[in-house]
Amino acid sequence: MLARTHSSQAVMSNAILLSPNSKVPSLQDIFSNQMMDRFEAGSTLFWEGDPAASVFEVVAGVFRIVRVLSDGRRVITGFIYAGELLGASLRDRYLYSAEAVTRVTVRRFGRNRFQEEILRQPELREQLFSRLSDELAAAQDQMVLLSRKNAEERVCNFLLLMTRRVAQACPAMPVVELPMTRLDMADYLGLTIETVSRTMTKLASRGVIAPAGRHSVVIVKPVTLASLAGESYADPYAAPIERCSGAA
Amino acid sequence: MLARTHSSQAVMSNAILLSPNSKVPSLQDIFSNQMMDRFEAGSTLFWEGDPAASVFEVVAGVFRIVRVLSDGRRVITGFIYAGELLGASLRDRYLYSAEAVTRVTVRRFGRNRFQEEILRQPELREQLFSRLSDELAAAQDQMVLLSRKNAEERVCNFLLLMTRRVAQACPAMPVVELPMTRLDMADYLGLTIETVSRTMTKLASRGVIAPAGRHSVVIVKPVTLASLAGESYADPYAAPIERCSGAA
DNA sequence: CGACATGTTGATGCGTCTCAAACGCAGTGG
DNA sequence: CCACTGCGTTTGAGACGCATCAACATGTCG
Repeated sequence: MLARTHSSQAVMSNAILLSPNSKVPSLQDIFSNQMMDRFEAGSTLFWEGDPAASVFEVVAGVFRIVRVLSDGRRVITGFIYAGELLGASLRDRYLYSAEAVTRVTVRRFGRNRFQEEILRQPELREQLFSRLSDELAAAQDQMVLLSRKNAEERVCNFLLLMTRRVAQACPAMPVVELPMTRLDMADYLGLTIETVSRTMTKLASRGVIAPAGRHSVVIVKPVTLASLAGESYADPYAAPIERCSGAA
Repeated sequence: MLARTHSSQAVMSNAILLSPNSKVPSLQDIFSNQMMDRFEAGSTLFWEGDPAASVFEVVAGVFRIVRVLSDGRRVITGFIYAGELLGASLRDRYLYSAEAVTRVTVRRFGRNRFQEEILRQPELREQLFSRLSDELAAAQDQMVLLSRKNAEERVCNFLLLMTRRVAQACPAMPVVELPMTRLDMADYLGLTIETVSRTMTKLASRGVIAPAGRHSVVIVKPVTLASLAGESYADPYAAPIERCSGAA
């Protein structure tokens, strides 16, 4: 669950992540010679409690990070997109299951070799550390959301997060892909599918968003959406999506 | 918010933390020459959004990690006990406020010097990384709690956590100190003070716990408490408090 | 002793969950 | 090409858990 965030809940900077002009070694580089594995949507990469044998780089597709209570209640603690890492927290066992939301492609790296590589290269260490910090920041934001925000704020927050994440050149009215089902969204937001559905419908009827097919939404009023998300004091430091100039 | 956990939500191992037989340099060691600062209960060590100038080691007392939404809703994302670090995530600004729950003593270390020290000493890096991972695991457990657990499960979970944390030689009927107020507990558990109070009363009337003064509780039935906490699948790996043999 | 903070207990309301049914889209086979 | 089927989603009615508001008890400190 290595979601890179900007200040608090936010976007992954591809510039840093992929380091296109790589003089500096990047975390991705150590995966570049590894074999690609493909999985169908719905398949499980690893299970909560499994010995943590590998670290994965997500090359394409989206994963969900799942935890389940003994009576079946399900919690999704995050979504992992292409360019991010899975299982990099380097504990003996995975703390969660990783399930493919879409068809996915990953590169696998042995845990020990990954750890050695990290030990050897200071720049990689730096990046890994930075990602852990980002992930921790995201986790704290999520705690705030789950602790004190109502259904509408949660859904708006989620839509904003997804908008920033795909970061598609930020037009005034971005179209956001939502590859996951309503159930996934519900389990991520601590709600039920019905509540998520009702909230989305209400937002649409108010003209804040507009449905665009099963798995995407047009953000009609990004500013309204942001104010409805009930950001915390610290969040104004994060770049709002509507502020990004030029770069269409 | 560097809470060390055992497997998932759990205890800080003093053996690792304080490294009493220190051949290996410990994170604490780099603070050992620093001046001690003392603060009264209720005072704020640093504010959410402040430039992250320092890293702190808590020598004595307890802090709460606080985030506030723009309309005043308050969330506590963690409690920091003696032996743990504050502000070590090494971002430009603090992501949360740190407030003293009790009278506290801390050692301060300049952020840059701390970072240099971390860069220079592999063992410290290892420890810091391990703590970050533990903190992340704790954050995920908390997300599960806030997302899907009811009031009773939350309170029981909290009491268990506190029991493991103080780790007082685990008698059959441990006495747990709760230095924080009901409001703190409520803001940590995503509840109101009234609900926390009612839940505690109900647990007491059922003989699971017994009040022992304002700020401490006797855990009368640890096993019952654990089952009421609604642990997740992974948690059985964590040592339950009643299993610890000998060591009285 | 009074003033204030903290905690408990009670009555009521609201937001979300639960249960249930209908809808819509995608894929399939006739 | 279209009915058929299955799954995800939407929509509705009612129930329930926790929040809210309020009163009171207790502890603490001047």
